[in-house]
Amino acid sequence: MKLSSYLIATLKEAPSDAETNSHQLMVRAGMIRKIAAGVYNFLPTGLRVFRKVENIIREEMNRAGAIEVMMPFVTPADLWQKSGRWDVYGKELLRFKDRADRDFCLGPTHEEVVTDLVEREAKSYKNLPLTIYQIQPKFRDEIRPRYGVMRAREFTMKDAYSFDVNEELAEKSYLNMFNAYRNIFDRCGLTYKAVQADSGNIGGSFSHEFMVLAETGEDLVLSCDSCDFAANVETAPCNQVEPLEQSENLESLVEVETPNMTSVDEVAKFLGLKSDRIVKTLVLEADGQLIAVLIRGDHELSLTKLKKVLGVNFLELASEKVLKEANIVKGFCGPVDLNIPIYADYSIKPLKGFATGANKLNFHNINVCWESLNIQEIGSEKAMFSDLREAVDGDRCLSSDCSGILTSTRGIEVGHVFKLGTKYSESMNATFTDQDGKEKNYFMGCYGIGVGRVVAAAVEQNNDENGIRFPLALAPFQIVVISTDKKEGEALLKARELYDYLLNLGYDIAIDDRAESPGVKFKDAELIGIPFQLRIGPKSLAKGVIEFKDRLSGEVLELDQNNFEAIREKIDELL
RNA sequence: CGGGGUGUGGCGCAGUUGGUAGCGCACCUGUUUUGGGAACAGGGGGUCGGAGGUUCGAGCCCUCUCACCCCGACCA
Repeated sequence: MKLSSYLIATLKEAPSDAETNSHQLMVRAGMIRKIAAGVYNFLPTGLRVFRKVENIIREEMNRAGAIEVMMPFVTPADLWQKSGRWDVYGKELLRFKDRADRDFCLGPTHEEVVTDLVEREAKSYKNLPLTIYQIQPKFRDEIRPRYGVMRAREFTMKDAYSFDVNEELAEKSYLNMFNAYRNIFDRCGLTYKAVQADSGNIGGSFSHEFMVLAETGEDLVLSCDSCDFAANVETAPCNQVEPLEQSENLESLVEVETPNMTSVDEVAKFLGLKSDRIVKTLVLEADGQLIAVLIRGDHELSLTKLKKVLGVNFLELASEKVLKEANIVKGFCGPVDLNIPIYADYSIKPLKGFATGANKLNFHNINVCWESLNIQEIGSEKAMFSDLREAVDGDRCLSSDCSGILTSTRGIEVGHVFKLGTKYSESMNATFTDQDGKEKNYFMGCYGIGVGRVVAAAVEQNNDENGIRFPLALAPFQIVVISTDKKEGEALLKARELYDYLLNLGYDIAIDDRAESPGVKFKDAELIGIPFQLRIGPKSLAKGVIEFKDRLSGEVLELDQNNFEAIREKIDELL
């Protein structure tokens, strides 16, 4: 590629809306440009990197036996109504009507479409197992898109779906994809971790997330210091009941005036208690019903866990309006005499007397005991308490025979694998005929990778003060030949000669033959993240050399300008 | 959706008590430069997000609207 006729859209300054390193660098390097909130153009260099990731994914998918298809971006409502998700999927699903007033949506994921596809085409057990994938745009109308293409509304995803005759074989397919994912992220040169996760909106029983470790990650991962357990905070189990040091002489419940103190910290300070002796009462709306949850003051509620425990689809904190209607005093809510179902986290159990809101403006109760509260039973068991909080640093690892301690790290979720079971094949009534002549539901799995997010994660993980340090496999070009003489002269001729030589041998190479000064070319090459520079100018010509600069090591070598063969060998050594 | 903020040339910004819009970078032309984002000279590009209003006069004041950004269970 001749950069003189290419589009190198580098910027000295980053736009003010770019927050993270990767977002700023991708914009400055001329890889992406925003055209609406969460919607981006990929410019030439950005697209080259994007394609490299895509190709690695495609190669590994094919190698694992998955078959590529392409499903539509626009999908009809009836498929979603069939699975029941038309009503369950919230505002993230962008819906619209066509000219004949028929309902459609932009596909945020493709379980419905693929289940329908396979159901029509693979009616026999002889067609299974089958893993189908596509690399295709998705649209999710996120509440808050951010960090450039890291969390965009329109984004490209590789999504694969496996179909098996039974659970055992479905697990085999799952493992197969899991291993393919390892190969993919290894080849992309990422430092990552596969962690246990929640299967979220997609449903199912078992799943892993692939997390790229980075400080700017939006997820929190807890990993054990002595075994290989790692999980997303949302799901990391923490159902141990830790005894607390506490005096046994219980005093009776007292109301205390706490003027304008609505936060745990304020109340704790005022009452002279530690925040783990305060219990906060969170009021939520769960499928239209109000419920309360008791969480220790120093803990956070995991909506994911609560959702699972309650078995509801819709769960969110009750709005002020709803609270007012229910006569609940915001900021001073408590479990005593509260007339809605109450659930409690395990950590409340050992508390002998604690402080809570008094359901009365500017008052809290102290010396509250859970024994006197009407805590809900869950399911058929009398499980008064359940695991509802997020795990924190220092929690004990709950893997069997492990006494390790959990520590947290931030991560960027670049891939997610789920075992779906028969959730969709049942709801959509998708069946195949088995060997015994009976109709059965497919056992499914689904597997996603955010392509743009992998690119952003790679930038986030590989950069320095000069710009992006792309791993060889992802760099937009692996080599750039730079003529440091902006005029048409001997240096440019030599540069072209070397460029042609390497290009003809099939190297991924560009020549910077723009009429720019040397500094500009060096800066651009480094910002964009090209690993190897071959520099030719009047100075080096006079010395009879070509300079070779390695972006990653910073090493500069002088190579014989007439021995292209040796230059090539040097490159091969490093590639 | 709630709260906050910002919209001025491609990007980053300034713009006084309301008086007819400016700077840096980028871009174009020329000359001089020529190894780490060159210098000088000249030049082009703006209905100041949009609509309405107040005023002799609005980038600035008022109303509405749109877009973008930030924060948001943890206060229950």
